[in-house]
Amino acid sequence: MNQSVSKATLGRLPMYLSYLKSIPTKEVTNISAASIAEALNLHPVQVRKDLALISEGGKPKTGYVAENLLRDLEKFLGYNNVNCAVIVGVGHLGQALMSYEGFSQYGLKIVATFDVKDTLIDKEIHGKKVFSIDKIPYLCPRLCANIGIITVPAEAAQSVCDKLVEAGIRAIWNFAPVILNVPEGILVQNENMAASLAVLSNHLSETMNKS
Amino acid sequence: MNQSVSKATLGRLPMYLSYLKSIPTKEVTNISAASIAEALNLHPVQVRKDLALISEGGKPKTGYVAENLLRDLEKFLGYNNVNCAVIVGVGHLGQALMSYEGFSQYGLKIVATFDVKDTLIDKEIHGKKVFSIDKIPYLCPRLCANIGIITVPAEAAQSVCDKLVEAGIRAIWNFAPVILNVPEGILVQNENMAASLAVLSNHLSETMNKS
DNA sequence: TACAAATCGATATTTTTATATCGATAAAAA
DNA sequence: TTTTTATCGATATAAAAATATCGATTTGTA
Repeated sequence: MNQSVSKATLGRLPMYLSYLKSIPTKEVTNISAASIAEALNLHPVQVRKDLALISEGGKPKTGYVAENLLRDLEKFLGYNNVNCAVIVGVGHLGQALMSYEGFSQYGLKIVATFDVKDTLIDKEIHGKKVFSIDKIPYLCPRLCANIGIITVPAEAAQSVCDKLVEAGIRAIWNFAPVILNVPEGILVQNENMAASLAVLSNHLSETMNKS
Repeated sequence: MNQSVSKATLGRLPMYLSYLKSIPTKEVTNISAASIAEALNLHPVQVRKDLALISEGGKPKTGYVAENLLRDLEKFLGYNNVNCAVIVGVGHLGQALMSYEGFSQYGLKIVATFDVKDTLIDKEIHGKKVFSIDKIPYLCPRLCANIGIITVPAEAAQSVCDKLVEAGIRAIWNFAPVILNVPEGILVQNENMAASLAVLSNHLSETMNKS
């Protein structure tokens, strides 16, 4: 178990977790891949394959022990451990993320924010102080930050990324619409809102033409 | 051109657009797939294949005409047309999205927000009034909303989705960690923050163990 | 105890996506 | 005019992901 779980799978694991949390484990002690698949609109085989990667495995006829599965998922996803993150780019999106308090439930803690704009630096926004980008090398190691959230414009993203990596950041959550270049061992997770909107917008214009 | 562009491609198109916008079209009139690929850390062949789907095509030796490419991308992505959207679920995430003013650049306009909580209904948050979820069937058609943004907890997502679809919504941007069931012709775009965090968190715990 | 039903896990197949190869062509240089 | 070079587009291959198939195993029941 636990060796090179694909990103696609990794994306479904939180769904399983959230689903298991939503059912009363007291009543439902056992649960089958088929019923999970049914509830989440997935393919049963896919569910089995995903779960096989992170859990002890189920038994024929009875399925999985819900409680164990829940424990395995939580352990694997590591929502219990706290990870410290910094946000670089205090624009609209950055501020939106700063104000979002739901991160804590996934074990994410925003410990500092950075920007280049003089009008922002040293101000406090959503209870978090904004530092100059020049302070990244100093502050990131000191605050033990290991996740960098990039919300700067596309053209600035790569240079910010380089700074973060140099400051010891090991995982990057990138909201800028570029593919970042990073050394081996650093993970980049792209959260491309523009891409999502493109998909939506494209669908609308396509169906518009049809009707 | 323009027939069944894959989601993966659709995700890269905004990158091309953002890149083209970032270079001075006055100076650079022609641009090659190779140089775009270089700038965005993509594969040249991939860029050519993507662009072939939405553009007139380039010429050997010279590449693509930057201006035309930009026009084709904008036209295809439809950022010029305004699409009206509603947000359902005025929790932390919903409020964060409500306060995000960057959507307008993609032609997205939030025209209403909904929630079930009495303490929120009829209040004004970030300049937008919150309505009762019961008003979805009435307000969505009236406001010509065709995109629904779902930011409710996982267990409520499907029922909200059904309501939206019934109210004429044709595309759904889903932030809840569930796969939604929709009739033929309705698009669901999943924006799973939990999934992204899972990827980050998993990477950190994996590299942690190694070192 | 024997049999039927449910469900898993392993292997195989299909589909989708990404990458490689190569001939064709347009522009520039000889 | 011929040759060289950059670049595209088409076709082919490889890799990744999703889905199907099927034998094996456990539990409950006759």
